[in-house]
Amino acid sequence: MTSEKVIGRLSLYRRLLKSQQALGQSHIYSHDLASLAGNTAAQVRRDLMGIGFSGSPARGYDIGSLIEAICRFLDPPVPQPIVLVGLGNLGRALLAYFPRRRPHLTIVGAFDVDPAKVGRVVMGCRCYAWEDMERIVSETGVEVAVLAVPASEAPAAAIRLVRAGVRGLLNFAPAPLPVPEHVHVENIDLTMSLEKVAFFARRGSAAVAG
Amino acid sequence: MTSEKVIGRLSLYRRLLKSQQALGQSHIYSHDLASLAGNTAAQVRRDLMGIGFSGSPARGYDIGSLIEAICRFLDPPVPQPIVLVGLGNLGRALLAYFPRRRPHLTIVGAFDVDPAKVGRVVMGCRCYAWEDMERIVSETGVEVAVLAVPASEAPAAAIRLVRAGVRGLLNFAPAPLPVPEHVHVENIDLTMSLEKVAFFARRGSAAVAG
DNA sequence: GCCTGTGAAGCTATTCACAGCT
DNA sequence: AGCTGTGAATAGCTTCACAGGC
Repeated sequence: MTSEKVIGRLSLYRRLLKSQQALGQSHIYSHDLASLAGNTAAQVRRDLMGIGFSGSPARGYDIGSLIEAICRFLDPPVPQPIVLVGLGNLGRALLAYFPRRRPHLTIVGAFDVDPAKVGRVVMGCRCYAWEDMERIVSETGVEVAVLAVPASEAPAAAIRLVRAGVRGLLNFAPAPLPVPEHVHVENIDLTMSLEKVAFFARRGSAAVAG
Repeated sequence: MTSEKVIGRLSLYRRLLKSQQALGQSHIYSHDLASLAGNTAAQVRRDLMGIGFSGSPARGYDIGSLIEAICRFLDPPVPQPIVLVGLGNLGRALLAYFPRRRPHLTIVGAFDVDPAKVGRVVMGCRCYAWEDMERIVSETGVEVAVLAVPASEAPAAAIRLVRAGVRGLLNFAPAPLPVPEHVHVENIDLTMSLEKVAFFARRGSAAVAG
């Protein structure tokens, strides 16, 4: 209970709920949330059971308090600072993608090997020197890093980040990261995803992935 | 057998094998490939069994012929054209990320709503007019599209692409795509991934995701 | 009636463990 | 000895199906 997949879906539910809330809805049935999320009513109910949230058979789930419950469950009690490692095309796109000031997760800085980028502010985010990574990460207590460097640099960068106290990595490099057991790595392998789509496009059946 | 996950791992194995091959290795044991891929020897053996590939107890698997076998299995018999929809920050980063001329999957064009981009060549890729999407996609027989548009535009774009013959979508927009059963959608939800990492960074245990 | 909450069943994916080979 | 190939066992996830409530 409360596995990797459930966390992903809770995050998804929260976003869908917020958009329904913005549309003026106040309650929602498991069935409707499921169809927004692309899964089944039974799964929605089970996921919500997992975080101990209850709805009413009459009105379904109260959207406002469900969002609150998911936030209590998912969000850190105190805002969590994040760093971005690698300010290439992908790094810059990620900075543009993630809202600057989000409630609980904020990208507080970036690092790049290119000295020309150091000291500059890219997409509203300051770039620090490559060598200062350990110092800044450990001093500011950063525990999550986004790795958007070339595959060749990724393992070394990961090791340095972990030594500085990082416990979670969102890794865009197609390279295995040599990290200890207690560090959570989420790999986003774009080449693999594209190859998967291309493969299944030539077959029947649909599917969804997180 | 030959599920979603297996395809992802085969794609990963192939890349790892190529890099081992480049290092001069000619054979590899399931155990070693597993440790590169971050999974277990039994799983590697089972995956390879799935594509009917055999190794020898003495030398393990022959890297060259294993790569070939995976290619035969994963790659389309004829090169597959792909289009990119959305030339914002993320779209441009993706163009930079995917090798221009890759053997079997080639991004043959892009589309964007912004008329200023139409006709220009961005990152070596020509941008076509938004309205011409259906025509060009169906005329060139494109079956796979990468969706890198804002969430608000994604569903409509997906519908148009599917009508033009697309059967596989790599979707970066955090929105559910209303596509028929036979279309394969692979969602890459960056916000969800980041929230997952942040969540697990505060717990023990590691994990890997495709 | 149609909803939620949930034990139980069903499925899928992974791992075990061992026969067979070299 | 250490490997592969694989049936059998296990673990994990999803769905079924129904009791209980409005």
